[in-house]
Amino acid sequence: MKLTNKGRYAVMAMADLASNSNERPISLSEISIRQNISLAYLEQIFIKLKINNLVKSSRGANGGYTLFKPATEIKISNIINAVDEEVKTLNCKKHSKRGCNNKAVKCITHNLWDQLDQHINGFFEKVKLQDLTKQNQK
Amino acid sequence: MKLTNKGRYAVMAMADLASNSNERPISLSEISIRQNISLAYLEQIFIKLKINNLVKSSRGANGGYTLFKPATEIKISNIINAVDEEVKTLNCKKHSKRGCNNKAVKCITHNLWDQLDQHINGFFEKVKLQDLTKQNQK
DNA sequence: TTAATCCCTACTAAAAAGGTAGGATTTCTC
DNA sequence: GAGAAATCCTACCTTTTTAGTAGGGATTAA
Repeated sequence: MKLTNKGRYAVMAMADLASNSNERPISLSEISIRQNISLAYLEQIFIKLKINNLVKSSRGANGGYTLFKPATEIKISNIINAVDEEVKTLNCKKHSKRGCNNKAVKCITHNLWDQLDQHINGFFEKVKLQDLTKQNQK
Repeated sequence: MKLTNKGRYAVMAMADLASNSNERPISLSEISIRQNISLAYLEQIFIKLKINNLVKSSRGANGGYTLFKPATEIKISNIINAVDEEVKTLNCKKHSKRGCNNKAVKCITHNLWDQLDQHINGFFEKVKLQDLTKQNQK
């Protein structure tokens, strides 16, 4: 499973966007300061968020990003998937020539890891971006 | 969260041990061949399994490893925890000077990641080593 | 026209993952 | 007692991934 700071930065930035936007675009430099994430790194993250239709951008002065959909309709899994590509647990074929070549014993854990993967994805499917902004207010 | 091949190797090796042991110790070279994991790497993994009281060793010729407890009493989480030390999701303090310094907005994702962590641990708590050997027989 | 902003590409440093190498020690078997 | 089979132990190494940095170009509001 791939859950890195990049994924969390993306969630943080999206939560920031959801909390601070009133229709006006929010610039990355704002988010950079509030969340303390390097601007250049945020840019890379937002390119992916944009490609995946989670935010839309407006260029030029006073430009920035806004949510593409309401925060109630954005799942955390959408965000993680957008920036951390592979939200799969380790896959025998991909990560190792060894260990999984269709013999029963070797694939025992394959099944287990697949189940875990579904578990984690299920978790992030249930949580919406909106849920994070609510917590923010307590 | 830390779920690597090392953790899976450990689970595979333990499943192998549970499936093939009849009281006699199983040598790592056997497991190495059956599971196609390098012997030297297995040695490192088994040192940790031993420290955590999941296996016991007997040295010398005809030596090897046996389960310390019945396979019904060993949780997968025990195994993962033994070899992959930190079964925690990314922790602000550890992995980044940035991003989490007690401001509400920044810690939103902290809570989320902690919840996920509990979720994953809960998953691995439910599965016993014995469950994996049963699947093996189908 | 200028400054703020997104957009794009390439590079890089540090950490982690996934090992390898080489030897020391213990113990069974002959 | 010698030799082989095994665990034990420590150090090193290679590759991949992560988490950035650098430097500029394009766009647009004021």
